[in-house]
Amino acid sequence: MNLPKTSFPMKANLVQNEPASQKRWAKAGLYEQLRKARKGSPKFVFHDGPPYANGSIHLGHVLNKSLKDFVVRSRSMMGMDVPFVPGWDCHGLPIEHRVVGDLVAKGKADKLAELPVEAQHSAIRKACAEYALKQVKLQAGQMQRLLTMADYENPYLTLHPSYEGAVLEVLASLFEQDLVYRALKPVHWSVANQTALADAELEYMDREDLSVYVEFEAMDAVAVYAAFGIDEAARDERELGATPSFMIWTTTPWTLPANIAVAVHAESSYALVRVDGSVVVLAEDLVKQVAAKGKAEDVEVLATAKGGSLVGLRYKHPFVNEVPPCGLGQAVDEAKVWSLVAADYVTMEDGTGLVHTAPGHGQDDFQTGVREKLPVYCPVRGDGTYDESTPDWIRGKSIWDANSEIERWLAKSGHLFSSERFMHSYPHDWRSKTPVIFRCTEQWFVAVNGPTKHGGKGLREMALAEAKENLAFVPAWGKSRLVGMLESRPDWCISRQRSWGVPVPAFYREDGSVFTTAAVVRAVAAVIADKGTDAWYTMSAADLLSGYDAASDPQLDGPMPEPQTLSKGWDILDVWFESGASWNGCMRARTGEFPMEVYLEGSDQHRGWFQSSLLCSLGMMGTPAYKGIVTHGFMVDKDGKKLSKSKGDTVEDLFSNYGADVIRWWVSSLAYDGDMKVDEAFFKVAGESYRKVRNTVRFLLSNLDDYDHDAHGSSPSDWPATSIDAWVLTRYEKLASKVIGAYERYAFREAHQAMYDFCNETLSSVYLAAVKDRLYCDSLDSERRRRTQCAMHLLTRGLSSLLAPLLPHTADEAYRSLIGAEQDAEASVHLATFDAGFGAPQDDRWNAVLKARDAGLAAMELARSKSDLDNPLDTGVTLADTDGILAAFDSTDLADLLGVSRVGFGPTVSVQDLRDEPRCERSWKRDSTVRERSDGGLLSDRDAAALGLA
RNA sequence: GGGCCUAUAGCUCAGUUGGCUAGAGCGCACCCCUGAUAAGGGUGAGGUCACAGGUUCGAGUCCUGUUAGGCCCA
Repeated sequence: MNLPKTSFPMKANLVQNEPASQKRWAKAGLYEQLRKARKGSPKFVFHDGPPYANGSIHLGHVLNKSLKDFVVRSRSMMGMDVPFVPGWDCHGLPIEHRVVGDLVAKGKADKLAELPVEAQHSAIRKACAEYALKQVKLQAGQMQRLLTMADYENPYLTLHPSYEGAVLEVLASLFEQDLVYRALKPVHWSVANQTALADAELEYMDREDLSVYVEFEAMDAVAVYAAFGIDEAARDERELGATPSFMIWTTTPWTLPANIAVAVHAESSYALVRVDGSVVVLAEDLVKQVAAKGKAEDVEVLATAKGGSLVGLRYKHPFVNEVPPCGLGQAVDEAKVWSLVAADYVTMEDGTGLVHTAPGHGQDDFQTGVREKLPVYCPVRGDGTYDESTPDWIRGKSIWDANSEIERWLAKSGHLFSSERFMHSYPHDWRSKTPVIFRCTEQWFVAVNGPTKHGGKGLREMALAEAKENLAFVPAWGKSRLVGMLESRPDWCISRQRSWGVPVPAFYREDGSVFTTAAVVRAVAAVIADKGTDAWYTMSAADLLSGYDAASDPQLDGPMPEPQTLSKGWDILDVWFESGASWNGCMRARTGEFPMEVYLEGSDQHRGWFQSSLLCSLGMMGTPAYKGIVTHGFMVDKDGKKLSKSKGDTVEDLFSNYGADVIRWWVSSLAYDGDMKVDEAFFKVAGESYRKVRNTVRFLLSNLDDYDHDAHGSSPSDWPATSIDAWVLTRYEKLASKVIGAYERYAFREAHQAMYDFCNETLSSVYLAAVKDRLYCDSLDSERRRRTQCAMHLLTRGLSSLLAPLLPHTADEAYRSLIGAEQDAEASVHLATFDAGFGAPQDDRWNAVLKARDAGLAAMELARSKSDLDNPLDTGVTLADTDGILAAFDSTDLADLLGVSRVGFGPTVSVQDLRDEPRCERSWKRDSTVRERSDGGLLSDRDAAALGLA
């Protein structure tokens, strides 16, 4: 008897064994070896989107990095050269926020504030860099534990000087095309720290504030009455002599000096109301509520009208007479100042339905201002005091003191309808715990409509054309998503007022004007590419500009300022601009590759990296950085709800409970377009399914213990097409083409499914069950047995290569066991390519055989239910072979396929009880040749021969 | 509120351009094997395809709306 034997264990023990594989690959330099081996092969240029270097990796990273690794490994095994450089996004607010938080906690913040500004930036930056590098190390370790293959020795980091220089190259190119401009934008502003704040730096706390109902007197009474359908005759009749007012409500009276317009909702109904003698306009639904606030006694609704018909009506500002100065670089329509405009965000929840609009002091207000060409007026200075343009009674005063001052003024002048103190949740600066304000500041923007050097087209136009016509999207809906976002996106605000990032290389003259051109940016970029962005904070303007030649700068407007008179700006670039230049900072810089084949990221990146990369590359190169994008959805919990951060296992737990291969096996089973549910139970299921595949491979290996492919192998092309071994290899060929095709389409789930089904059905249930008898009972060297072993050897080799992209450890373990290379550190399936097939002849009549097998099994099931005939080896089956096809096949193969002792052919299917016949003690088959042999055993001829008995 | 997407057996998913008695695996139930054995094999029960309309000879598949959920905006 030749029973199975193998050192490939049933229990995978991935938690111990995977790190060993990892070490072995590292020691053998697998990544470098693969580069060498694939040198000169067609390249597949795949580019890693840099994850943010903060904290332990989570399931989203596991998904993303696994999918990327499937791509890298599968393309590589198709024979392509797939260099893959992992990257990290190292700059930005979350790190700075975290680091500064630590400084505050350690009581170092006050000390820091005493330093000169350069030194403050440098101190924070130093701490940020240390922190970021630590995070990169942590995440890289976890990603490697996930068994992803990449150039971890040489990752790209956005804080590398060469990378930073490359980012500025892109910026310079945009400057060159006059696509970069400065304009106002409202931001959260901390008066205490005199700095802009990001959302993450806000803390909402309760605060008592003053809210006021204010009447803005209409400029043209007749027009207002007309808008409500009241003509002059009707006015006389109803004794409406008063000039109507527009009633607004605000919780920030200090922004009233900056009032530019009043917004109404075009579709809502507004009422003209007589309130204690005066006539006011407010939302119909809010009349009662507002009247109650003012303790009005006599309230009468005179008429109603849609908000849309009020648009354009003008009013007098209660205390500002001259049209305020307009915002930087923005066109102004003076006719619209102090008039009613329409806006969607106006609600009938509270207030009056007429919204005080100060474009310099609110996000919505700003949008409205830009749309309506209103002045973006911000009379508040960085220290929270009013500037010179305001009325003298508040000029120079703090906005917080101004609230009551303004209330008094309004009351005195008869504009105040009502006022009250109230509590509300209000954003505060997380560091100083003081309330923040909205304030317009100057920011850098990239114009998405301005003409580029690429045929004069705008970035948006170019991006849309590429997305619509040239880019490949997997899944297809990525196109409409990207297109939708490109169509509606505003100009790109690329500046931030922070320390941790790449500075915008802008200098300022003594009069405050900006001195920056493409050549200036390039000169600074050269310094930074060499010394890093720290140089911006440590070097003088003159030194930074040492490589700048004013004489050859076509963009220089006027004389070159003396470098000593220039000061540096402290704006840094949006991190999305940095990562959006990774095609330049990583790929072009290293390998000259451009454009990339594909980017693969979560669907949130349609707004993020996909878009920033597209705009940056189109701007500089005129070509998209990638030919296509693959998108995946997000993890949700088992009920389909958003995954909470605190819930569930950490990735470290998953590694130590299941191992990377099981996790990857699970990832490969996911329909990754759309949301993916995660639950502890799913990893258990994946583990079960993994074990099934593993056991199949183990069984293959365990029957190859005495097989030496060089000595015993044969060429499948010589095998009879009717042999079961030829059949199984043709099935493998179908599998391979399906799996490789799926890999090409990034359809990993299909590949997973196909391989799982192949192991289960084709191998475990049909083929391997059938060939057991010959493997165990034929003589060791019988031609039939060796041929089956050859098929099994090829199947193991082929299957381990097909599995390798998904299960790098297990596939390599199997492959190395197969070729007997357990001691050879360099042998690896990952250096191999996929086996598409082995040239076995195909015979279409196998379909009939498999149908006959099903019919036979069904007949046996039926027979079993009607008798005690339980063991298939106690039965013989007569198969219906009406067209004589089955007779062409080996009857032993047919019997083994059914697991019975004998088959015959007849007009219909039937089952015979063979328990009267003698049973071979060795093979347990009922056979007419069984008789007592020389050693006293009951054996069939075949088994006797195998034992050398007569 | 807007854009894009998802909704098929208890669970994970297939279902090309509308034509099926709606499929597969897991799980479950029953049975076999005991020479892949903390394995292997066979059989079976599970669905008004989220809901409501509409187009059509015919709709899981197309259209409209609703509900629930996700990503990104506002």
